[in-house]
Amino acid sequence: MPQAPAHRPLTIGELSERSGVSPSALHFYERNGLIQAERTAGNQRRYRRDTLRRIAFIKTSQRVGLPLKDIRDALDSLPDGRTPTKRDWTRLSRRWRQELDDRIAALEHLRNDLDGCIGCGCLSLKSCALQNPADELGASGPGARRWGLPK
Amino acid sequence: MPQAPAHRPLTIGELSERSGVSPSALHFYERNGLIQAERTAGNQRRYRRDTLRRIAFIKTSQRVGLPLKDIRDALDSLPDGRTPTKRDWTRLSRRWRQELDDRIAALEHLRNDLDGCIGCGCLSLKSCALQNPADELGASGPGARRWGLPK
DNA sequence: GTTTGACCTCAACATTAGTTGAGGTCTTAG
DNA sequence: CTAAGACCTCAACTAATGTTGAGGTCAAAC
Repeated sequence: MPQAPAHRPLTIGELSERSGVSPSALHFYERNGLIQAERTAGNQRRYRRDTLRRIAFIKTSQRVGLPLKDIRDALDSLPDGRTPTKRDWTRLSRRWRQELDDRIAALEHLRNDLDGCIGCGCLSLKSCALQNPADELGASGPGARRWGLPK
Repeated sequence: MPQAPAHRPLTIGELSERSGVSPSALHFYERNGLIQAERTAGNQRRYRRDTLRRIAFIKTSQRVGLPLKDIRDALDSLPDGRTPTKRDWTRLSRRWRQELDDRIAALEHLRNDLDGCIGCGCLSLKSCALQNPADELGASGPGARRWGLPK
């Protein structure tokens, strides 16, 4: 395998190796509008190098806990030049940062409740704080839960 | 609907209303060995009242972020008397507490990285801390991710 | 110029956590 | 006793995030 001459577009195999994202996942991202590729005459994908940054953004956002749908929306919200620039990244990361703060706060709250409950053994649906967060009835539609956390 | 006379076993509708878990989810939990029910002569479910505690335990564990599989294992690990007692709850909740701590720590770490990156706009797969947690290659099998977090 | 490894598409499957609906039965208030 | 409402089972579907495989094509090294 020859080293890519720095400015040649990347094949899917190269992109996969450099990003740590499997080819099938790259296909998947493309189907879902998260990344794009040019095609060779023979219909093979060729990725611009900034796709690596785009994927970096996607992966980081996933680590923050966001679903691909939200990540795509964020990417789509970019002025029009696609792949996040420094400026975009700053703006978006502040949003992610807020998400993170919220998640951490929720977990800490849960931890406090848990501490209050350890040893008491109550676990009463009526009175236990752990049991009564804010979710009156567990009605929130089908599908896998986002984080297993209360909104 | 008559008030349940305090010691009569619960119908699925009653259990659902009191626990905030839908009947279909209760069926689902039963299929997956998380709860059980007696049956009437006419094959309808009747739940012992301590099933409420059991469900409380399940819901709380889910809020901590555990998959049902783990929750079932925990319940199965109970001496033999099923539904968690005060003692069991203390023991298990310490475990959950550890999970929570780990999760919070992971998120805080991510937040630090994020803070370090805001404004830098690097997002380089090679050098950015955010991009290189510990997951060499993203090989961790199929299915929905647990928390979207690095282990 | 051929062959081998990388790539293509499309469909089906995996996993978690349930929901929805069809078709039929119980229970209980009146 | 009967009708309404609660309950039963079973199969199929949802949603997110991909993976796997079959069947066929490209590209590049020799």
